[in-house]
Amino acid sequence: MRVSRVQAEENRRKVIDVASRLFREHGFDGIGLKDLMEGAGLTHGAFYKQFASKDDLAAQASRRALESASGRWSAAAAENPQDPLAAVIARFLSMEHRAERVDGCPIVALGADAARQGAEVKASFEAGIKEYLQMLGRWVGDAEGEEPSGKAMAILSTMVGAVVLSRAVNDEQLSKQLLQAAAKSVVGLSAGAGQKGQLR
Amino acid sequence: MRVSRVQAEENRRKVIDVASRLFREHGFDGIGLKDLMEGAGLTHGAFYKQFASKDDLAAQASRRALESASGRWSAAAAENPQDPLAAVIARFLSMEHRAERVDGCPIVALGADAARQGAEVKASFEAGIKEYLQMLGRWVGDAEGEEPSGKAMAILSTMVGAVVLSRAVNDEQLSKQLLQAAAKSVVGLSAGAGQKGQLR
DNA sequence: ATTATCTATAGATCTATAGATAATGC
DNA sequence: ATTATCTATAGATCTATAGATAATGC
Repeated sequence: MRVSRVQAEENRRKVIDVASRLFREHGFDGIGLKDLMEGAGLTHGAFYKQFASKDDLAAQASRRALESASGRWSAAAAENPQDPLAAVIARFLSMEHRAERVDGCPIVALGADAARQGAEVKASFEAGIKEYLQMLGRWVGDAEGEEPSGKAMAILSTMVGAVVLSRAVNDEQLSKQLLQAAAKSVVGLSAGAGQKGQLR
Repeated sequence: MRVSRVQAEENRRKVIDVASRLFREHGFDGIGLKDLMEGAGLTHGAFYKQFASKDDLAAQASRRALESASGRWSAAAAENPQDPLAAVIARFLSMEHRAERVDGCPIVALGADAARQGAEVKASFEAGIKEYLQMLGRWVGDAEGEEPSGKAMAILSTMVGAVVLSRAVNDEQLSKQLLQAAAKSVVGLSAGAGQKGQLR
């Protein structure tokens, strides 16, 4: 019944991967350890040799989900080096993303849940959000390594909010309008003057 | 043990009120019928004479939460008739709202959860969101009774997204920056040219 | 007679732990 | 000898239902 150290590590990775998807689909409270472990091909008795608690797994699965999502942003950006933001927006603010909860952005799928979790889960989200903000900052002309700009923050807020809203309604027409309006607005924000001149 | 019809109606109202708050605090899956009923001063055996299922209560509590939230928007707006949007933003995009999950905006607290619920819960959210959009539309100069404008949609997305993000991180400094950046951006959107001229 | 609420419980599921097992790694 | 996984289970909690009770509403 015992497996090699490499195999154990591989099993552990599998559990985190599966959890990162099932948590996005059902919420942290919507899925139990038994189903999570079975999703990875193990029995749930093996859980506590690998993780300290369900919270611990939630924090690790969140980190994994955020990392994989920001990887997908990079990949999308690489496909359109002239306008990386447009490439990311086209995917993020789409009806396909609205329908794809399991593999979609974890901030959209679990942001409200994360607010109810402990500091470790929030730390995972914080790291991911900072990563997103840096990418966005680069694309809208922030200086390298600088503090994330308000512009990047406003853009991320708009993107996340729009997909949350689009998923919370039945009306697909309204969903589409919400996503399109957000896309237009984000393009306007990124093209427009810097934040100083933009208001007041 | 039986109570009058008026009292039963009052009890029912109390359960929905309590649920609208406890769901926001713990999520739909984070609180059980026993605690919900006890919060209203009843035993959980009384539940099924009043509601068809937990889902049924979730839909009704969502509707109640959205209604009370849009009522609070109206009240805030009435305090500053010259600039109702500014009054709402000042409250919505504040650290106080970030900290106030129980009585705060249900879209922020439960938007991600709603995406995983059935059509009835989503219908409650849809009605509330349309109500929000109409108010915002009025404040940014949409024609009365018109379809909600893209401008109103972008503003709502930014507001909801910013508070979701601010609650998902530990770093209070970052939270504050996210809320401020969103506020600036929303003011810019509402003051700026209509959406036609705003891009491309 | 009707019915809102109560007590009690069914049956499922949840997180977490205990002890057995069998293969790894020394 | 160590340990990753297994089976089994503890103890709590979950949604939902059944039947008793007692006050309302006719």
